[in-house]
Amino acid sequence: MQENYQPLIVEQAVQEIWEHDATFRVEASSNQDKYYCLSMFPYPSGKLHMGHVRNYTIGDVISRYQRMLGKNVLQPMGWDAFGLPAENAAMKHGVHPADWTYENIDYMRAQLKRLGFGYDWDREIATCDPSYYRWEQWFFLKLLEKGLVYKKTAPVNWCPNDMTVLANEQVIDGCCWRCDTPVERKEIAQWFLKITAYADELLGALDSLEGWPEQVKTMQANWIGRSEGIEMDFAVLGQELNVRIYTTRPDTVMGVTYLAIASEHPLALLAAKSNPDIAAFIESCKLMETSEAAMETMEKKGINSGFKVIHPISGEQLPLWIANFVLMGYGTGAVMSVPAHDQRDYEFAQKYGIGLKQVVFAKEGAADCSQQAFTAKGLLQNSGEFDGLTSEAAFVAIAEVLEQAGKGQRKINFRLRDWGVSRQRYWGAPIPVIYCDDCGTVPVPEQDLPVTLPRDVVLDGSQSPLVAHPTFSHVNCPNCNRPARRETDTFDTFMESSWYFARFTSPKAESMLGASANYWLPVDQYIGGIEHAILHLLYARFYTKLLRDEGIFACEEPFKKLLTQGMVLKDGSKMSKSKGNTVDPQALIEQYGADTVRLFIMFAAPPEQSLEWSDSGVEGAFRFLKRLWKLVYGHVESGLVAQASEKNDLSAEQQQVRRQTHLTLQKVSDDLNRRYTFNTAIAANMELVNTISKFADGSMVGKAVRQEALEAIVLMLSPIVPHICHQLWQALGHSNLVVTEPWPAVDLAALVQDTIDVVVQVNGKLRSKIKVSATASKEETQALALADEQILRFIEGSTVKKVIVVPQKLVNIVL
RNA sequence: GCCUCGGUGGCGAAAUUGGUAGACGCAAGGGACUUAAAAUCCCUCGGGGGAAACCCCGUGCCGGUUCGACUCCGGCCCGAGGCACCA
Repeated sequence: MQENYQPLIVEQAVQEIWEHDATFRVEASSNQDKYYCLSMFPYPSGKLHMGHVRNYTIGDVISRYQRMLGKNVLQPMGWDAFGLPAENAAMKHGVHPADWTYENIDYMRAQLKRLGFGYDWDREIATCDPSYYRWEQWFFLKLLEKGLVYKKTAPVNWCPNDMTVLANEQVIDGCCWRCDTPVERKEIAQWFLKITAYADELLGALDSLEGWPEQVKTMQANWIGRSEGIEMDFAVLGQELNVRIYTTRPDTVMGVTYLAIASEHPLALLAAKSNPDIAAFIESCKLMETSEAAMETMEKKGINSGFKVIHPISGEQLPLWIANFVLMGYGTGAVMSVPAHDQRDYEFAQKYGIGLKQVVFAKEGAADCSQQAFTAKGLLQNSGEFDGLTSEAAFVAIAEVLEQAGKGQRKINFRLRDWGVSRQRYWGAPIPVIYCDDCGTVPVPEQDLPVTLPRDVVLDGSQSPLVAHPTFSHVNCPNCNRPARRETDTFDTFMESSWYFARFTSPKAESMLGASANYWLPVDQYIGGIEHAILHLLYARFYTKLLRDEGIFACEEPFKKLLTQGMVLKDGSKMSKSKGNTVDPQALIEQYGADTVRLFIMFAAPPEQSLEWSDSGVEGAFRFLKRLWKLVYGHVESGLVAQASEKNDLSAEQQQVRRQTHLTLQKVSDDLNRRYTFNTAIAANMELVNTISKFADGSMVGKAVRQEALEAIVLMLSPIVPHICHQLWQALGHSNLVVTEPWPAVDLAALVQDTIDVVVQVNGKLRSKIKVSATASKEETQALALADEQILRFIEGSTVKKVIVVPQKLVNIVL
C-alpha cells in the first residue's frame, strides 16, 4: 500500500478493472430482484456541468447501494440529443448539428466514465439516431389511427423580419433575440396529442404514486386543474350567433355586467369590418408573447365591440368587449365578467367605466365591493329567484334553470391543454405524414419508416431548413402515387424523453420495446431536476398510459419513486454561462480526482435542496479522504488482524468504539435506504473516523476493534467514493472487489447500554442531565430528576405543579 | 399575475414522530512541528453578561396552540423553481 493517497493513479486502475470485468453490464434475470435506477439523461450541450455531476452522483450512489443489498441493478445512460442549441451552434459556428451533437456526446461520455459512474454502456442510446426515433414515428402513426392525434391551429411567436418561428426563450422583452424586431403572434396549423383524454386518469393516478414528493404531485394536480362549472350561451342581439362561455362561479352569474372575447374571435373580426378602431386594436393584440406569464402580467386592454348580448336568465342586454387577455386557443375564447366578484374583471371594469353589480354577500360581516372585488362565497342577493341561497345551493339552482331552458349545462373542465408537438425546426424527428391534394393527410407507410432527416441543409435562421430543402418535402402520395408534399415540421423534443426510460430496457430491439421491458419496468428510482416536475414528468406518465393501451407493455406508471434534486448555485444564484459563475467539473476532477468531487457534492447539502458551491469545501472533502487513507495505512502497517471474534471482555473504551461503529452502521443504513440524506451519512462516517483517529489502543483486541470499524467505514462509503474504497478494501486484507461485497449488518448486541443520559428541564428549559439505568421506570427517573443537585436549586421554594417524563429521554418539571 | 418550495452562526448545514438548537464540514483566530513555506496535528469559535459556576437572548417578521415549537396553526416579508416552443 502506498503511504500517500494518489487519487489519479487509484482511479485509473480501478476504472480499468470495471471496464475489463464489465462490472456494470446487466441482463434480465428471473431469480434475482431487479432494481432500475435512472437519472434524467442529459442534453449533449458540450460538457458536463455541476448539475449533471450532482444528478448522476446521486443515481450512482443509490445504484451501488442497491447492488450491495443484492439487487440486479440496471443503471443506463443516453443522450437527449435533439434540440434548439444544436441549430444555434450551427448558425454561430458553421458546424452541422449532427456533428456538433456527436462530438459533444463523445466528450461527455468520457467525462461520465472518468467520474466512475456504474452504467451499462451497452445500452447507450442517442435520440437523434434513426433507430430510436423510427419507433416514435411508428407510435405516432398508431395514435393517429386511434384518433388520439389531430391537427388544429395554435399560436407561435413569429419574427416578421427573419420570417421564422421563435421559441419563448428566443423572445426578449417581446422582441426577436437576433434582430430585435417586435415579435408577433401567428396562428398556424399544428399537430396535437390528446393528453386531455387522459386528464382524469393522470390526475387520479397521482394518489398511487407513494414514492413521489407531495410537492410534485400537487403541482401536477394543479396543472391538470380539474374544475366543475357551467358552460352557457349568451345570444348576440341581432345576430344568429351565440357566445359560449364557461364559468366555475355560476352563483355570480346574476352579477355579470359584460362579456369579453378574444381578439381572434369571429365576432371580433366581424366588428372590425365596420370599425377601424376595433381593427387597429385587434392588430395591436398580435404584438403579444404567447407565454402565460407574459399574458398574466401585461397591461389588460380592451375595446367595446358594439355588439350586445342577452343574459340567459335575466334577459338583460350587456356589452360585448374585446380583450387582450382572452385567448382563442384556450377554452371557448370568451369569458363572462363579474367585476363585483373577480379581481381582474373589477380592474378592467374600473379602467373602462363599466358598472358592477354585487350579488354575493358575506354570511357574517362586511362584503364591500367599493375598493376591490369580493371573491369569497356567501349568500346571494340582487339575484331574483335565487336570493337567499348560499353560493353552493345557487350553483345547483342556476345550473338547473339553465339546463331546463336549454341555455347551458354542467361541465367538468380541465386546465390542461392538448400537447402541441409540431416544431418548425430542423434538428428533431420528422413528423411522418404526407399531404396529398386528393387523398388529404396520409400516414407514411410502416415499411417507409424511419423518415430520416436529410443532412444537406442550410441553417441561416430564416425559415425552416426542411421547407427550404430541395427534395425532402417532394414525395409521391403513398395512396395515389401523385406528387404530394411531406410534412416539414419535426417533433417537440419532449416526445423523445417521454419514452426513453422504456427503450433502455431493450435498446436494440427491432420493435418499439422488447420482452424484457416488463421485467425492468417500472423504473424503481428516477432522479432529476425539480424544473422537470410538471412537463417532462407529466408527458412521460401520459406516454406510459398510451403504451399500455397500445399493448406495448404492462405498466401503469413509469417511475415508482422520484427524487427531485436541487440546483447547484454559486454565490447564491444558479450556475449559468450568462452569469459567468460556472465551475468546470473537469478541472476539479483533474486536480483532486472523481472521488473528492463526488464526496463534496453529496456532503454539501441533502439532495432535494439547492447546493451552494464552495471551492474550499472541495478542499475539505479531499482532506477527509487523505485522512482516511492515512488512517488505514497506519493500521495496516502495524500488522493485519482479523475482526474481533471474541466480543466479550472488551474494555470500556473498546466497547464504546464498537458501539459507535454499529450505531453509525445503523444510522447510515437508514440514511441511504429510507431518508436519502447522504450528507448526514457522510457526517456520521467522519465522526467515526475522528473517533478511530483518537483510539490509540495497540493491543490485539484494540486492533481488532479498529479493523472492524475501518471495514465498516470503507463499505459504507464505497457507494459514494468507490475508487478509494476499492483500494482500501484490498489493503485491509480482502481479495474480493468491494463492489461485489454485501452491505454490512448491524450487531444489535453492540448497541446495548447500561446507563442512559436523560435531559432534565424546568419549565421547558434545559437545566441538568442525569444518568439513569437503562431499565429505570418512569417513577425512578422522575425521582432521580427531582433529587438532582442542579435541579434542586431551581425548584427550591416553588411548588412542582406537574412533571412530564419521556422514558429514556427527558424529564420536564413544571413550576 | 398564478401554482409549488424554501428562509437556522461569518458560510454550507444538523436537529428523523413536538422533547438537549448549531452534529459534520468550511472560513477565521491562537498554538505545535519546520531554517522557512506548504502539508499535518492540537485548541477556540451564535450574541450579550460574568473571575468562574453559571445566567439571559437567539432558528425571516407578527400572533396563536402546547408542560415544551426550527418543527404545528393563522397572517405577512424575502428568495428560488415552473407557467405549455430552453431542456
